[in-house]
Parts: sequence; C-alpha cells; structure tokens
Amino acid sequence: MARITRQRTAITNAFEQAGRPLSPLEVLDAASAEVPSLGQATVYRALRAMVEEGVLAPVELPGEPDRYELADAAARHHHHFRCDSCDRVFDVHGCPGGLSNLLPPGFTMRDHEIVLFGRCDACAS
Amino acid sequence: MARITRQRTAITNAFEQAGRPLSPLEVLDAASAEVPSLGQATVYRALRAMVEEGVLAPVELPGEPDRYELADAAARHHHHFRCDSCDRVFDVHGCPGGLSNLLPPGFTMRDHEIVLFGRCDACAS
DNA sequence: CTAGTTGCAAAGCATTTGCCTGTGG
DNA sequence: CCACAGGCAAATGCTTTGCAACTAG
Repeated sequence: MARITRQRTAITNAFEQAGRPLSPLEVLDAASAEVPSLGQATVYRALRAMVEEGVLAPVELPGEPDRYELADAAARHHHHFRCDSCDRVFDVHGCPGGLSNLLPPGFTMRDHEIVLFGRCDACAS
Repeated sequence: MARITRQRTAITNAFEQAGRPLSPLEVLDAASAEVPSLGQATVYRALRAMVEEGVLAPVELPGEPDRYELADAAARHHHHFRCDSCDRVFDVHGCPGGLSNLLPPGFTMRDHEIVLFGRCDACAS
C-alpha cells in the first residue's frame, strides 16, 4: 500500500485547495511551497500511484499534457471547460445525453468525453 | 505558396485514401510506400504547412498525439470516435446540441469537442 | 537559376526510469 | 529494520530545428 509521506500529503493538499484539475507542473508548483525539495519525478510517480489507488482521476484534454483531479470529484459524471484566456480547466456538471445516436452502424460506445472551450467568469469581464 | 513535390503528393494521397484522421506516424507509413526516402521531419513540416494553407485540419484527441484530416471533411461540423481495440479514429457526424446549458454562470462558450470511445465495426465482431 | 523543400542528425520538451539514499511504520 | 518512497540525472518518445544538398517552376 501507499505510504503517507510529506510529499504525498503536499500533493493531496494541492488538489484539495485547488478544487479543479491540475497539471503535473501545477502540482509541482503548489506542492513545492510545502516541500521545496520536491522533484518532478516524484510528482509523476505519486500521480500515477494515486490514480491506481483510486484517489485521483486523470483528465485528458486535447492538445495538452494530462491533468488530474480528486477521484471523489470525478465520481459524479461530468465534463470539462478550458478557459482560452487563463488556460485553467474547470469541471462542468451535466451531460447532453443521446450521444449513442451519433454512432455509425456496428460501432459500440464505451465512454465519451466532452470539452468546452471559451472564457471563464473571471476572464470574461 | 506551397510547391507541389512528390512527398507532398504522397501525403495528400494518404489522406484521401484513408478517409479518416491520421497521426503523423500513420501518414509516414502510408506515404513511405510511395516515397520510401520520406523522413519524419518532412511529414511534420508538410502537415504544419498544409494546416496553415487550410488543406488539413488538426484533430486533437485526449491523451494522444495530434491527428490531421482533410479540411473539406472537417468543414461540416462533426466529432470523433476512437476505437479501443485498433486505436484508429473515425469521424462521427451530428452533434447533440444544448451544450451551452451546461456552462457555469458567467462562462461563455466559443467551441466544443466531443470524443466517443468504444469499438469500431471491424473490431466489434 | 534560386527560393522553397528534403533528409539526416542533433536539439527540445514532457515524461519515465535507474539507481542509490532516505524514511515511514 | 527494510521495503517502499524520494531525488537526481540519464534515458525515452514525439516533435522541431539546423544545415547542406536537391528540385520544382
């Protein structure tokens, strides 16, 4: 099982304080404040381990490095919004449904991903 | 303007014969049959140039290298399907709509992307 | 001709791995 | 104690770039 280390705690804290999906670099920045010696390899290893443990869920966006969010936030089916201006990613709840109607004949759908692009409230003004 | 070379022609042919979004590697494989000396750098440079010329449109999928498709195919609004088994990507026409209802207050939507995951007809059997 | 294109190999980035030291339990 | 975790640096994989040779128009 996973050991509870200073680094791991700092990474978990970063996610709890952010409340939105974070990239490995964002995690490194945030957690470095708490554990200055934190290395990038540790962040990547911890993120992967935490995904396997079910603590984090990966958020893969088009044309960008993967991000991660706390698994409990991911439990409710949701999608993502990426701000054109500040590049941050936010959760979007709800889902249009009816996507399986779009499938070509013979195709079966296992899952889907929806990403919205635009401006967040802070950047819209 | 772009010059018409053997390599460029081979790349264009690859897209026309495929009829679906191709990754740079898939392009290299397909076009190498026609121009064996084709190098990867040439493929990347040609793809970028063709996107700028408006001949190709980029298709960015979560967690994967970019793919490209012919711009005329991209002109009609559509989305993509990625097969879990063969990793190929297909176009999916249609769109559920109503996505702007999902936006949090104050957010504005410029565009959206939908990706379906599952099995294509060839792999479903 | 001659500017744009190609091919090769080296350079860049983000991410992963090797290896040895540190440490949680 | 000692196996797992961390830190550093080297390795990897995909994409880009530098540069000399090539070729379309």
